[in-house]
Amino acid sequence: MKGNAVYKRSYNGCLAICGTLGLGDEMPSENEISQSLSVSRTTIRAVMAGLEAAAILTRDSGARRLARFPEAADAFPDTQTVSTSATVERRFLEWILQGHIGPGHLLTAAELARQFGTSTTIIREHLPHFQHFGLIERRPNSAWLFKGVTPAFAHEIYEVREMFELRAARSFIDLPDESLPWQRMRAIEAEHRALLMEIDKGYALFPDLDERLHRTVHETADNRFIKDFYDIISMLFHYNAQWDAEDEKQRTFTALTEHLAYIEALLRRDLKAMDRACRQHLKTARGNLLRSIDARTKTPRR
Amino acid sequence: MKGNAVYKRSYNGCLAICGTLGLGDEMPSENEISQSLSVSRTTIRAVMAGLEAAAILTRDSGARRLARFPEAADAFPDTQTVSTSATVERRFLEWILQGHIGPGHLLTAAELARQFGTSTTIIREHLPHFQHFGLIERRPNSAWLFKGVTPAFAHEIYEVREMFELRAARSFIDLPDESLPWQRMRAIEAEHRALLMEIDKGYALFPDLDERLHRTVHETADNRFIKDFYDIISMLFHYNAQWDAEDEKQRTFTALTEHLAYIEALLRRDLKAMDRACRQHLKTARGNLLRSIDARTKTPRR
DNA sequence: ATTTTGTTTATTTTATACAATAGACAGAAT
DNA sequence: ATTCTGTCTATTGTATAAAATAAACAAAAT
Repeated sequence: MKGNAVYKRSYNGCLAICGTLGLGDEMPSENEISQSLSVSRTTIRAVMAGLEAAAILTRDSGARRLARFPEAADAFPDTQTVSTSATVERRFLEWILQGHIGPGHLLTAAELARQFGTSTTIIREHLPHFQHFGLIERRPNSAWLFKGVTPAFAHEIYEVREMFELRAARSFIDLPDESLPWQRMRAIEAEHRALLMEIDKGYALFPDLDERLHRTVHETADNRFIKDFYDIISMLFHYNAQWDAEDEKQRTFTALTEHLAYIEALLRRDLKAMDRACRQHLKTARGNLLRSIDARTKTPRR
Repeated sequence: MKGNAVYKRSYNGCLAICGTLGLGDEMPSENEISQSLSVSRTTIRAVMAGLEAAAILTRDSGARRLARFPEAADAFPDTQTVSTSATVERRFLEWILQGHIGPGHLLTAAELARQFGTSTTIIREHLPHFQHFGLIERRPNSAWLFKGVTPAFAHEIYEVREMFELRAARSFIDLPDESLPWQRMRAIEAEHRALLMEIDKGYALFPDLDERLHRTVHETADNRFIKDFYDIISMLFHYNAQWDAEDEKQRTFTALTEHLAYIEALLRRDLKAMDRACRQHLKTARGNLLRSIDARTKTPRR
């Protein structure tokens, strides 16, 4: 009825803790472990029982001691440590972004449930989320309309993104030099320069850096709707990046350069230059998205 | 397991059709009725059976004829014609806007289900929606955090609203005089003037007019995210208006005047004046929201 | 040939069931 | 006095069930 992904994730987490111990050493208290793994003590107790059953821990008048070092085979595979819900969300978004269906297609919860091997409950929980993404439209008592990842979608999402990012960047400029976002931004600038030096090796690290830069800017707006919208952008780009590997190095180089112009303008508090650099960067990014949408339309189903 | 609000709504709709007939007249075809009520033929057939059972229609070799005129008592009460889901959504939002709980309060799906007399399924379907509204925050495997209808909420929602409305207004100005939104806007202007003439009688009509004005502007942006956001605004204001009756006439008068300045600037394509009028109006509106939030904080639970 | 009705099948909406997880409380241990 | 563990209770996540509704198909009728 309910999966046990939390248990398995915690089990793997406890295995890691075991790895830091010597044979015969005592495990930390249940409270300590549950806090460090952000999980209830109930779950930890269940994990402890599992570890005892696997002869990794032994009971010794209340205390639990390491009986043997865990091996790689003791851990649960990563695929089992995420909830059904999260798995379906990922697979559904990937499926859509890979262009398996076109605009106008009707999605039925029952069919999706069969396709992804879950219950309709899970599907019905996620469809409104994708509606929030602007990807589908609800028809009460009927199927959902897929609106498609079209050029119009790209233009609309970027129109809002530009408004929000410019607004946020303006509030960033108003912050004092010692504020946390400014400190972060200076670190991010350094990382950009470092990455540019080693572009051949490091460009795989760029997506994470990109995310941190834009999120740092967006968060200074201190507006839940702006943050929430960036979550959409972020999710979309995360999955989009995975199947759009073409020219990745070149695109990364361009993005790094544009980012640096943007960051420098921000840190100089040069509003004009910031505005220009930001628009330029978003224009490039939108162009990339449009290009990958176009490519997908021509060769769907990968 | 499933309510039959659609049946009851359709039943009432068919009663209305019966009212247009004379005794002994034949009912329209099932197809015709189902299309005019936007409902499946299956439902219509069930309704027909109900009407026959109520001796309003008689069967006469295939054809259905009016046997007696329906009375008011034949109809289902309106409360039964909306789905459980829609009812809960309304009641939940009203409950929140009336200030029954404060910021920081934890909401559990199980408790809400008991409170509103439904299953947790329905509640779990709506909570993400209110998250989208920026009112609550999810804690996986745990309760939801109510963030409160606070001054911060008002500021954040209005910051975005202003960005979106100004953007949309700019695209409105770019449209040709004969476009549909311009035609609508001229009609809306006339309605404003009419309402100003009879402010004492007609101010109850203002909320609807307000909705149409702003939606006309927003729709010209042709951006699903902007439209979607206006849905939030709209919903919020609809319920907020219901318990904020203080000074309603005075506020309506101010709003009508501000609207007219805004509309005139739009129709003159005067960007500067439009910008000014729009900001002024939204500032007033935000002030009203802040005032009512403040009032609620002082005297919660109505 | 299209429209209408009867019949059958699939899907949506809603409630409920049950394992996993969280959280609370009391006694035991430091 | 705090922290730890054992135990118990409540809630969440997910699947399933059943009625309402939609949709598809076939025979009958215009």
